[in-house]
Amino acid sequence: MPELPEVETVRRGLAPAMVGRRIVAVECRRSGLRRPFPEHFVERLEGTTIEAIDRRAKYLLFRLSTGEVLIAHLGMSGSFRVTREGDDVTPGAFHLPRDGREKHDHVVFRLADGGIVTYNDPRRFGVMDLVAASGLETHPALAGLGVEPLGGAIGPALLARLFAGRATPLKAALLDQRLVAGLGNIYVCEALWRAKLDPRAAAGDQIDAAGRPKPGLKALATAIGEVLDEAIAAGGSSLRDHARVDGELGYFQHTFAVYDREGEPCPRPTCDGVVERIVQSGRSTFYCPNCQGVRRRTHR
DNA sequence: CCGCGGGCCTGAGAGC
DNA sequence: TGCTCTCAGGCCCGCG
Repeated sequence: MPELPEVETVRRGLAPAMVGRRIVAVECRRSGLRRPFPEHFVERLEGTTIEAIDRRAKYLLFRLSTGEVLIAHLGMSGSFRVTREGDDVTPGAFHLPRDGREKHDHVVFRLADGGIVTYNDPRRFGVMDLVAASGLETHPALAGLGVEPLGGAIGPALLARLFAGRATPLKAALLDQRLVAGLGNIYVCEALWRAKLDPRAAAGDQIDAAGRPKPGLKALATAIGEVLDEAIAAGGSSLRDHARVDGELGYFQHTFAVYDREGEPCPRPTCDGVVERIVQSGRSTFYCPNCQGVRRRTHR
């Protein structure tokens, strides 16, 4: 489900319910998700207080009073929901199965104030791990991550440095978490459309002979920042699942220009193109072949 | 080092 | 109705 805006939305939803609260009980209904839970997972969590919830790329970082950090990744289909002791959670709420059985609820955290935080993940591509805070930076999941794209951190010069010498297509370069950390399939497609860049163009070709970023990189840097900011403001995108811990839907999906809009007209007023879908490194790319690059010499 | 394809899982939707 | 097929917001691993 989640890219950076959805994870950030989850973080902002969890924080008021969890920060400052003690975990009194953890219920683990299976031995792991994509990988096994760490040794003594439940024991290491019970009795601790959550001091802060941070985010790095698509990872949530729960800082615990024990000095450990709970690292959580939502994979493709993971979600958290926050309820309270005694809540009537009716079927249909939180996208629960019709029979009301929380079929894929894998981990339940019970807090001292009666709050209940439940992790649900049908496909189980998610991850949870515990690590000492001092070892966070070197944790295999986090060690190789690239730059955080929020807060204006991404500029044309930085993109030029990251893309220099790379023959890989722009689409793949932006999906590479070692370069820019947090973008996924949706926001890469949307950012490339906003920047009018061809997803198939080589990343390294956006740099001129003198090593300076071409104009497209300035547009791309701006587009990345804006699309992420707007998506966070909208509570993320809700497609098959929801992004919010209270069961409310994000609504950024209504704003997609190209993602999952194959065959629809390009929303750019000055463009009469039609959105196409192609496959790049095994994943769908949506783009407008009319206004995104596809260098067409007008001199014919 | 780099890029690609496959694998990990379940469920939704399309087509027959 | 039901079957089969494809596809899905991510990441890791092994291969060439």
